[in-house]
Amino acid sequence: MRMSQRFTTTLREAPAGVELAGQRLLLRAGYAQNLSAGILAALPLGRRAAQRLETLAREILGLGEAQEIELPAVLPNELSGLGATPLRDLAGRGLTLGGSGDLAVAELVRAHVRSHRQLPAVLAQSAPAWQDDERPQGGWLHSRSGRQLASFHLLPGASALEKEFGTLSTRLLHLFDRCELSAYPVEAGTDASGEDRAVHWFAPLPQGADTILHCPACGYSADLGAARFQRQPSADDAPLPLDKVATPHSPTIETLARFLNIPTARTAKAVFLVAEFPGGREPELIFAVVRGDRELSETKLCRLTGARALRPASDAEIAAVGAVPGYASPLGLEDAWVVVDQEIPLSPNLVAGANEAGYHLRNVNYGRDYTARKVADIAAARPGELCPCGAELESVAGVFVAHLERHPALGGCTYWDETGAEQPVALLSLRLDVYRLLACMAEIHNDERGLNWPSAETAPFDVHMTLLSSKTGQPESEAARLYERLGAAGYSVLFDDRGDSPGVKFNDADLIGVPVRITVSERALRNGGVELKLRAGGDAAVIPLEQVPAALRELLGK
RNA sequence: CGGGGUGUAGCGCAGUUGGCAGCGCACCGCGUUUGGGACGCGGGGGUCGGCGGUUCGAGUCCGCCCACCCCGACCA
Repeated sequence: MRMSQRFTTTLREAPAGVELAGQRLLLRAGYAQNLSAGILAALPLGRRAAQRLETLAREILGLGEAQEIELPAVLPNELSGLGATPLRDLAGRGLTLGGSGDLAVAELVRAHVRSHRQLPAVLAQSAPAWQDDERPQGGWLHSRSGRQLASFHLLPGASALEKEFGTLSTRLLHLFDRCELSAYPVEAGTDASGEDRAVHWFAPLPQGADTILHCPACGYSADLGAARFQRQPSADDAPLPLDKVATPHSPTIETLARFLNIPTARTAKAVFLVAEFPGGREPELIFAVVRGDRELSETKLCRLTGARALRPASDAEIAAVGAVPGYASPLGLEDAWVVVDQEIPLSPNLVAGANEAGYHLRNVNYGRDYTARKVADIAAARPGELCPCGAELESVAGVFVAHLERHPALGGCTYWDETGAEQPVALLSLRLDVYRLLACMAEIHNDERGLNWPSAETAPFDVHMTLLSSKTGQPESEAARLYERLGAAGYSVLFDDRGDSPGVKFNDADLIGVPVRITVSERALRNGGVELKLRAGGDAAVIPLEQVPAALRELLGK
């Protein structure tokens, strides 16, 4: 591309209100443009960089033979894997933007996969993606708009799934290595069967707005909402008899604990949620109980129950199962789906609601006074909580850049094996947010002069060629010829053929950050060729014109 | 959802007691210049976020709304 024909120019000053250094540079150099909060357009440089990053990712992830598909940008709610969104079609049906695509792929698999001969198969797509966020910030680092490279690995059974999962995990590590980004997998939560099905890849970055919990002792890492942690008995008192007490105006844990003058850890917190399920299953009310000083992890509860989304229950829905909002407890509720945190059975003599306005019960004990349909880990860990290994969990800031999800038996999808038996199809799905990955790299790989991509394959061009204008016209014609030759040899070149002064051109080259630079000038030609220099630093070397392709081959490895 | 801040040319910003809409960069033309953001002369570009109000007169004062940025809290 010739800079004289470029659609955008560089900005001397970044748009106001952009704090992150890398993002400021992306905007100044003309990679991206902010259109609205968290909604960015990719300009030609940014689109190219993302395209090349995606090519690199496909290569390293082994997607060369993948069969391309394209899922529609909007999906009916029951295929998105997400909860309801405000988008509706003209007939009033709920539609969803975004989502993993896994359920939509299941539709394709159900219709087309019959035989073991069709497996394994890999489908892939790269498409604009939407991920809403209450408070997007940091440009592409946490944008709502983006582009997702997704691959769907269809496999004949659970062991093949585990093998593929291992392979893909290793390849992801390689990819992030090549991006010089130290991303690692973190646990994203366990599902109804107690298995970790999803893994998020996390790039630690001080500027990141996502948080994980990390154990410095054993290396355990997990999403904030998914982290497992040790529970300890809050007291080892013997169970005392139930005791109903009047607790007027105490509908929250806070007010209750203050009224009774007890720590919140001696209370049971009742949380009513309505679970929405995929596949047309009727929503159900879930009554979750955690210790009063804890918060419920919706991530854990979702995975435990198989719900795709949870919403707070209305007072009417709570009353329908015989509970009283603010004074609810699991005692005496016959039909409710009660789930209690594993800490509750370890905590004797809690204060819980009496299911009567203005009253609570003291000395409520799990097992003696009530039981739940399930006792499980449903409370959210906080920094400082103890890791299962015993050390303290630390919170780490960063960004989620990729997601892997395992489906050992994709809903309703089966094939006939060699013996004629029906077997479930397994799916491993990968999602990689391309622009977010680019933004992470921009935050890490920059200096006071601009962006500094770690390699040509992650930069928008292989080479940045700067022509310094002359009176003789010789550099001009040599540069044009070299531009043609390099292009014919398969190198992509950003050719600065503008008439601007050298300072402008060098500064723009530093800002854009292509790692390999060629300068064509009268001086260099006098010295026997063109100058070859790396953005990262070091001296310029003069290379004879005819040796430039060979020098590039050595530098770029292609 | 709460608190704070900002909306003026493509970008960054000034605009005094209410009295002709400005500066730097960028852009266009001509000329000079060319190894680290050159210079001269000339030029173009505005619904001052929107709507309403006060006033002879509003970028400026008042009201409502919108957008964006920052901080805080999501919640039982």
